[in-house]
Amino acid sequence: MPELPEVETVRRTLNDLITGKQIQHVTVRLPRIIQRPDDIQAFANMLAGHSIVTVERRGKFLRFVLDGLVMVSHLRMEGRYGLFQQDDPLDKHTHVIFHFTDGTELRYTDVRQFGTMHLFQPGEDLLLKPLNKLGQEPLDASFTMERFKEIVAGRSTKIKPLLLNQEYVVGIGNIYVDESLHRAGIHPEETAKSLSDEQLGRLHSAIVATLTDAVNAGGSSVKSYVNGQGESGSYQQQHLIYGRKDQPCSTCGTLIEKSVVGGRGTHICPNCQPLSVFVNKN
DNA sequence: AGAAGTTCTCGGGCGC
DNA sequence: TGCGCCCGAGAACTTC
Repeated sequence: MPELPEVETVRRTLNDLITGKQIQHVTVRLPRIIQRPDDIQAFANMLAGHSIVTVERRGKFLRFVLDGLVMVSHLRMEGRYGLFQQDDPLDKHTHVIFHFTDGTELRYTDVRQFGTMHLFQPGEDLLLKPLNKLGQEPLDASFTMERFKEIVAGRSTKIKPLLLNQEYVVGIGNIYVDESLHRAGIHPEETAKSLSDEQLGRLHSAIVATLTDAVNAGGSSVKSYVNGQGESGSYQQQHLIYGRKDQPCSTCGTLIEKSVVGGRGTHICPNCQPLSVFVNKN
């Protein structure tokens, strides 16, 4: 499910829903979700009595900032959060429940069980796994054209896998990488260091525009994504390339092709995104 | 049957 | 030989 626009939308809805609430106790129904501390009982005990100060985001991670603790959570493919009343029926795939003192509860549900939670003391979380190696935030003012050039400079990796690598730029996943490369007219297998300044400029603009538009639309709901209030996003209606195999390109009418690049399903308009024939052999 | 929006680990290959 | 870098495969799990 979650790339930057979806996680940002979850963050905003959750921030409105749970800020100020105090945790009475925590129920962990699937221990594998909890990565830190090792002891699941310690995880629950540490959280009891603490209140939600705010909900932030770093890349595709949510940061639940409490009074004296930080909980870092990744939704992976299908994780979702929702606020419920304590007597609401429990979903089969609800794995962690944060019971608040006001009778409501925040439930974490994850069909594929890939999601993770880490608990830290304040100030620790950004210095340790899983947040310590994360790269540039693409919607920060610091993500300039110059910064993007520095990140890409000299790399012999294909541009799509580079953009998916969270150590360089965070928040871009398989939907938005295909959308951004398409908007920029760049083939996903183009070597990063072979891209011209003009191509990098187009790609930088495309990334910012695509992510901004998607955030404004509440993210994309391809399969199961909903925000913290159970609402779907609408950006899937604006997808130009992702999920549009065999459909005509909106720019040129050429049929969109799907292949595999870096192990991920990849959508390309072969006319708008030609692969350079004259690759720099150095 | 194979793929799904994510990420981690592993082994192998390449170039310097 | 070693090291950095890059790649692909396989893993985690359930659903359709």
